[in-house]
Formats: sequence, C-alpha cells, structure tokens
Amino acid sequence: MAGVSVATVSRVLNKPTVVSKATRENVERAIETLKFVPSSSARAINSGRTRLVGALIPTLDHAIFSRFIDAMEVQLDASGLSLIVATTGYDADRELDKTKRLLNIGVEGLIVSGIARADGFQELVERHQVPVIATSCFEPDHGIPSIGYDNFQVGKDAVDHLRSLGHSNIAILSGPIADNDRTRGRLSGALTAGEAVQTVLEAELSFSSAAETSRKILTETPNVTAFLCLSDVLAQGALLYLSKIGVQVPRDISVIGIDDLPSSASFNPPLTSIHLPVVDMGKEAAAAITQWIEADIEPSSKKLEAEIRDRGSTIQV
Amino acid sequence: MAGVSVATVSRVLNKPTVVSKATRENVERAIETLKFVPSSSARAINSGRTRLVGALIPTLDHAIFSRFIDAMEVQLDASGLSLIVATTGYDADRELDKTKRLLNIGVEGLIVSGIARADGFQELVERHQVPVIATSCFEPDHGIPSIGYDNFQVGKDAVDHLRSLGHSNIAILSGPIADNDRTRGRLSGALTAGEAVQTVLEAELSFSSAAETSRKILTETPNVTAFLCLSDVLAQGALLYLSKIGVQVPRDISVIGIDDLPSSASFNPPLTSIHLPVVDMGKEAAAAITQWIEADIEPSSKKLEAEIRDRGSTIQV
DNA sequence: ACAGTGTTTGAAACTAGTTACATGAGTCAA
DNA sequence: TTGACTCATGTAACTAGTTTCAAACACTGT
Repeated sequence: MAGVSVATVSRVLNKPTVVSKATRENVERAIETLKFVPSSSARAINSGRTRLVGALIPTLDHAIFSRFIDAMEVQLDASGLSLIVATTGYDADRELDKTKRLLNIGVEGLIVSGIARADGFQELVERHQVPVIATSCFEPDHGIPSIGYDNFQVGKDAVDHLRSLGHSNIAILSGPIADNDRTRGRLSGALTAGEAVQTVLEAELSFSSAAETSRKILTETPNVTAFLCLSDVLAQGALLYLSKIGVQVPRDISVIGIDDLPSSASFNPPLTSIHLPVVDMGKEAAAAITQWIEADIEPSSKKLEAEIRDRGSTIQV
Repeated sequence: MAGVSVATVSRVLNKPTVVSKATRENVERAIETLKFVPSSSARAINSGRTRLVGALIPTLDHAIFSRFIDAMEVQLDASGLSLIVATTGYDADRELDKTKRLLNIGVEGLIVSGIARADGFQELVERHQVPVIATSCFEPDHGIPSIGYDNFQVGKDAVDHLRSLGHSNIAILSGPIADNDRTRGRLSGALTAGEAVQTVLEAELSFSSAAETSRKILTETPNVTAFLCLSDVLAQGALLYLSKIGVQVPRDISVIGIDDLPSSASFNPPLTSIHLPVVDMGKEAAAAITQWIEADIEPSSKKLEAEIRDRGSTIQV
C-alpha cells in the first residue's frame, strides 16, 4: 500500500531515522489505515527473545506471595520484562508441570519459591538453559542462587525472643509442611529451643484453622504461656480466637508471628512478628534475574535480613 | 544428526504416528542427546497463537484481586492458556501502557477490572482485534462484555440491610474513588439511602487508614449507629479500631462490609458482609475468554449474584 | 507382470518479520 | 567530466519451524 518493500516497513518500525521523511510518512500512513500490527512471534523468532519471566509460586491466595509478586512485576516492568504467574498449590508435581508449560512458552527466566524441587526440574531447566532464582529462602550451597531470608534463623529468632522473655512453655503453630521447605526451615529453627517447646501443631493458613488449632493447644497443653506462629495469618487467627474466648494477650498468653503483614501492626494487640522483607525480595529477585537475562551476570545468593518488630503481643512471663 | 529432514523432525514432534517407528526413535534419540528444544516463537509464528491471556488489575496487594487471579489462573491452565499479570496501581494511564505492552507480547485476550478505560484503550484493542472481558462489575450496555456483580446493587443491598435494622444515622467508609468505577458504583448504591447517610469518608485500603478514618467519623459525627464499609479490609480495620477504643460492635455500633473475605467470618464479632463471588468470577471470566479465543464465541454479560452474609456485626438499632 | 494402493519421507513453499549486502541516485570536489 | 561519497531503498538470505505436494517404495490383487 505504501509502495515499499517489507524491509523498509521494518526500518520504519525499528530505526525510523534511516528512512527518508517522505517514505516514512507514507509507511506510517499505511500502517495507520491498515491498522497494521507487527507480529510479536515473528519479531521474537529473529531476536530470540520473548522478554517473559515466569514465576512459580504456591498460591496467590496469601498476602505474603501476592505482595511479593506485585513488587516483582513492578520491577520487571521497568526493564521491559513481563511476568507470567503460575501457581502450584504447594504441590511439587504441579510445579513441574507448570515449569514445562512456562519453558514451552519460552520464558527467559524463572523465579521459584524455596529450594526443594521435584525430580526432573533441574534437567528441564538445564535443557532450556534458563536462569533460575530461588526466593523466600537463603540457601547459598544449592546450585541455584537464592535471594531471601534464612528461614531457620527466622524461626530461631522468634523462639529466642520468647525465651529471652522467660517463656519455657511454648506452643508452635505451624503452617502446612508438605512440599514446603520454608516452613520446615522455620520449624527447625524454632525447635532449637528444645524442651521449651511443649507442642507443635499444624494448621491450614486460615483464621478458622488457626482458631481451631489454638483451641486444641489450650486443651491439650493448658500450661503454655506463648504461641509461636510460623505465619502471621495463623498469629492473627490465634489473636482473634483468644480474644473471643476471653484469653488476654499478652497478659495470659504471648503471641508472636512470622511475616509481619501490614495488617499485623493494627491488630489488638499489635502483633509482635518477625518482619520478612518480601517487597525488597521481590525487587531484588526481579533485578537479579534481569541482570542475568540481559547481561548474563549470574547473581550470587543474597541474604535479606529479617528483623523482629516487637509490638504488644509478647510480654515477660 | 538423525539423518532426516526438518520436516520429519517436525512430524515426530507433532504427529508421531505418521512417522515410521525406526525413524521416530532415531529422531527422539537425537533430540535427547542434543537436548533439542523447539522454539516457541517459531511455532507461534506458524499457528498464529501465543496461548497467552493478559490480566490488567489494579494491584495484587489486596486479597480480593489475588483470589480472583488465582482462580483465573487455575481455570485458564486447564485450557492450556497462560496468564500474564499486569498491575496498574489504580492508574488509568498506567493501565493503557500495560495494555500496549500486553498486546505487543501478543496476548490473545484481555481481562480488565471495571468498565472505565483511558482514552485510546478501545482503539488499541480494536486494532489488535483481541477479545476483552470486564470483571468486578456488571455493565451490559458498555460495548464489552462484563462478568461480575452489580456494584450499585451491592452498595444498595448493604445500606438496605442497615435500614431494615432501623439505622438512620449511617457513616460510609469508602475506599479510594479515583480511577475506580467499582467503588463509585457501590457508593452510588449506598447513597440511595439519602438522608440516612450522615457522612462519607474516603480511606486507603489498609487497617491503619481504616482506623484513622473511623476515629474521624466518631469525632465528627458521634451520633452514627452504623458503619457501612465499601470493602471488608476497611470493615475489619474499623472492627479492630472500635474494639481497641472500647466501642462494642454491634451493641454500640453496627458494622457491615463488602467483599466477604474468608477471614471476615472469623473476626470478633464475625463480620456481616456482602459476599462477592470472586472465585466464581475468576472461573467464569476465564472460561468465557477461553471460549471466545478458541471458538470465537463472544460471551454475553453475566451478572453474578452477591448476597448478604448476616453475621454478628450488625444489629437492630 | 502390472496396475492400484498405502506408507514414508524429502523438497519446497510458507508463516512474518530482520538484516547484510548491493544498487542506484544525487552531491560535491578535483 | 569523472571519481568518491553519502543516502535511501530493494533484494535476498536468514530466523525456526509447519504444511503441502510429490516422489519413492513396498505390498496387494488380478
């Protein structure tokens, strides 16, 4: 329609300066009238680039992951990369399926949660030669770079805080442990308190499950003076349950969480929690994978510091 | 390496039955040793398909959207479609930028929130000829199909509930209204109560902002007997604040929310809320865009019923 | 023995672009 | 006037596959 070759159209689209003004305007007019849109696939086939990054996360239905993904998406966007989200439902096999899917789509990098992978994952990634970064954990000796906090340390920090306040009858409220090395790490850290841990119970990551499990703890081990909840969702659920049945926090029972959700500071009482820098983690992970993809600079593992936010829900025993 | 033409390799990959067993195994062996991976872009260029769907949402940092996205992702996955998430931060211009990005990537469909779009959006999608479905609203007369609840009705249902309990001094706690036609719709519905609405205040979607705004309401209009919160986050924040300052809900003040987050049923007291079927909405929207993409069947707008969950936080005045 | 049929396979055209190279026109100084 | 040079543009090769068509071959029935 513009009476030029496809090469010239390509130039108008990519290096408009090398085309004479007259032809450029001709082509632009034709593009406008024809509502021409260049095919992304055809461009990708030439550049060998898709500018897509895949994120494999357990679920979005949990504030901690959605804030992380949100931060990643914003950071990647700044480098012209787009994020494909794939949820695995804490299931290692589903993670493997989704990994295949993402690699088939042609993602140029993968972000995963934790360090444990299903058999075959490593081979898949090697075959596609795609950068992988693990997050939500810090495991420098596992082959793939990890950017995150040390879950063992986090669990230990939480229990140490309780011990420093004199608690020696602690109940641990854990999230699901299956296919979840992050929670397992936290639990190991918490169990360094040894005898001081009276009981460990597993709950779903919901207020109702936290309430039910709190009830169980109080029935089975009524002498506990502190709840250590491995996620803030559980701690918030426990706080609500304890308040409902008239147990006063922290007077009767201290409660500490891990995550430090933004909402935790506004609870009654404000929840003491180990702050996990998930927003920073999202930014750092996104920046690292960008560097790796664009400049082939493999990042080294990076430990992000988690620190306690001592609020009103824990007290000297 | 297998001593065959590329055509035969292509056949082994796509229609293995038409290739003789001997050559097939030869090719498969070569694929294995070479760790050959077919290029997704080259495939896409032939099929004209990317199997990608884009979702434009205000933020993931809000349970209501992340649950919606989670449900969509699961449903799309079942049809072999993948989801690219783009967040707009409630900003119409950023939404337009992200739309361009998604269309350049080659998404085959778009899911958007609400019906109001920046200038130029319509032209962009028409140019790319991509199906678009609006969610979180029901606006059958706006050109693009919408799958969601009627925000006006939802706001009206909430205020009608309060009125039916005899409340005639109602405070409305709204979320941000800028670039958010969903909240505006709810507010219009709530304002049908006319004189009964004493005050309308806008808050950020956080517990702390909800607390601060609740404080303001009690100072400025101490005679209110009910809080109508246009999001559960605000209602939960209000509940926590009121409890902290010793105001009893529902004895002193009734509180009703909109969203019905899973956590709301476990609050103290359990929060009365208008249940919004976001998980169903995610599934329905995903199924509809799949049908549209795969079979060119344009869906008609669908209204999903929102219904009140009458719990303990509202009472006869 | 020969025609008809079915099975495999490769050659070549095709998808929609990018890019190296060549060509032709126009400008300018020797 | 001519050689040197720049500028703009087309030609054709190239990206990595899919698909159509035709050819080669084996097998069957007459």
